[in-house]
Parts: sequence; C-alpha cells; structure tokens
Amino acid sequence: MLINELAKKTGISVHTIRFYEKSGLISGHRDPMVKSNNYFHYDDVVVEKLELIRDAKSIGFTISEIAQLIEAWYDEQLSLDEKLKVLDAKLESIDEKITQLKAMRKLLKVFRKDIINGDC
Amino acid sequence: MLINELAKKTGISVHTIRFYEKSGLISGHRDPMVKSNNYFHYDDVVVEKLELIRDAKSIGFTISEIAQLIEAWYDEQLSLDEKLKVLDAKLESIDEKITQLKAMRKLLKVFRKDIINGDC
DNA sequence: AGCAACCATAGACTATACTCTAATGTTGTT
DNA sequence: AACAACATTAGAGTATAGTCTATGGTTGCT
Repeated sequence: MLINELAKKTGISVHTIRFYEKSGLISGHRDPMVKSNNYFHYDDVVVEKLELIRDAKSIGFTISEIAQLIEAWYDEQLSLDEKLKVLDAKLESIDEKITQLKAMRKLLKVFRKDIINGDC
Repeated sequence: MLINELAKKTGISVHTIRFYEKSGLISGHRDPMVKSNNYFHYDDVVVEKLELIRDAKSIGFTISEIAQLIEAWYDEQLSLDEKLKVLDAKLESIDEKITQLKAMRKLLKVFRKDIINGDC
C-alpha cells in the first residue's frame, strides 16, 4: 500500500509517518519494476510497527527507545542475548513506572480524603 | 532560604527552578524590609512543591498538568468541588497509564518467551 | 487534454521543557 | 578595597517530537 492508505489504516498522519521513517522506526520500499514514479510501498509489518509505536509512545517511550524495541523485535541480525538485554531493560523500566504511578496514586488518594475531611 | 540553597536541598538546578517559577509552579517572595537587594526567598512549602514536581514529572505529567495539581493542592481559593474534579481526573489518567503499562508489559513478556523458544 | 488527488523532498515552523549566556548588581570574607 | 560567590533579568540555544509549506512530479478519471 502507499502512504495515504497506511495513514488511513493506522490513523497516523502522512507527515508523522514520514517523520517516523526518517527517524528509522519504519521503512517503505520502492518497486524496482516501476520506473515512472518513486513511490514507496508499505506492508502489514509496517502497520504492526506503527501500532507498536503508538502504544509505546502512549506509555512515555521516546523515539529512540522505541527504535531499540523495534530493532529487538524485527532485526534478524541481532543476537538472542542482545534482544533479551533490550527487552529486559524495557520491562524493568515499565515496572519502575508502574511503581511510581502507584505511589502517586496513593498520595493523591490520601490527599483526596484529607480535603474531603476539610484537613486541607 | 535563597535559590542556591533551595537548589542544593532539592537537587534541582537554579536554572530549572527559575523556569518552574516563571511557569507558575512555585513562587518565592521578597522581603519588604530588605532594601539593598531584590533577592527572592523560598520556604519549605516550595521544597515540598519541587519534590511533587519531580515525582509528577517522572510519571509523565506535563508542566501544565502539574500546575493544575499544585493549584488543587495549595490554592485555598479553589472550591472543594474544583479540587476534587482535578484530582479525580488525575487519578483516572494514572489508572489509564497503569493499564497501558501493564498491557505493554504483557506484550513484551510474550515476545520474550517467543524469542527464547526461537519463534522469532 | 484537463484536473483533482496523490506522491516525493527539503526545509521552515511549533510546542514543550529545559539549559545556558550575558550583563549587572550584592554579599561576605580576607 | 578586593574578590569570590552569590543574586537578578532578558534573552539565546538545545533536544524532542512532531506539523506544515513549497515545489514539482505522477496517476487516474472524465
């Protein structure tokens, strides 16, 4: 599919997709048979990657963290050990974020009780 | 205390503290008695606020979200209802983030198993 | 052939959140 | 009095992550 269809399918704008491509997160490919234009084509793996990007972004991962994750996920060159290293680091940072979020939730809940009781 | 001491106490740089002050998250006050300089003084509430800012930032809250939270926490003018509204919105967004993080953790754990089994 | 809708690239612009520099004045110690 | 270490403001610079504009070429439909 071409970029416009990809954008419609993922809900991510053409501009943003191009930005992600320039950042190395995804890549389209040209058809060497076609000489009349230089259009890029994108397959279903790119759709998958863009969905992963959206999910990873929503939990606060940066572009370069997502790049690592995608490399671990899709790069056949990378060794098992290197993949595990990236993965375990990400899992650890997720656990840390969950811990911090829970601490903040607890804090806010205590504060909520306090203001209802008129202590604040 | 003056800004330098505040920076040392919180581990947040003088520049960043000034940035937070300009953003309205905290505020120092001048001593009207002192005429020879225009130095700002900061109290322990500011230390508290800066610690809240650091915690809130680490879980991905933006400056303007933190501003709302600090307003709910410290602004006596704000009504109970308005405070609760802000607080409940923040609690909800925290729960949502935790849910998303857990989903991503699950995904990564499945992927981890797969690559160990050589399915990837 | 005409034309809307698409494609590509380069580069400008925006928002957020800092981070630093310059210029200038004050305080405290020797 | 000299001087380091601090204070202030204004404004410039950086990094991240987009978002948009301009320009020019291509495709598909009438």
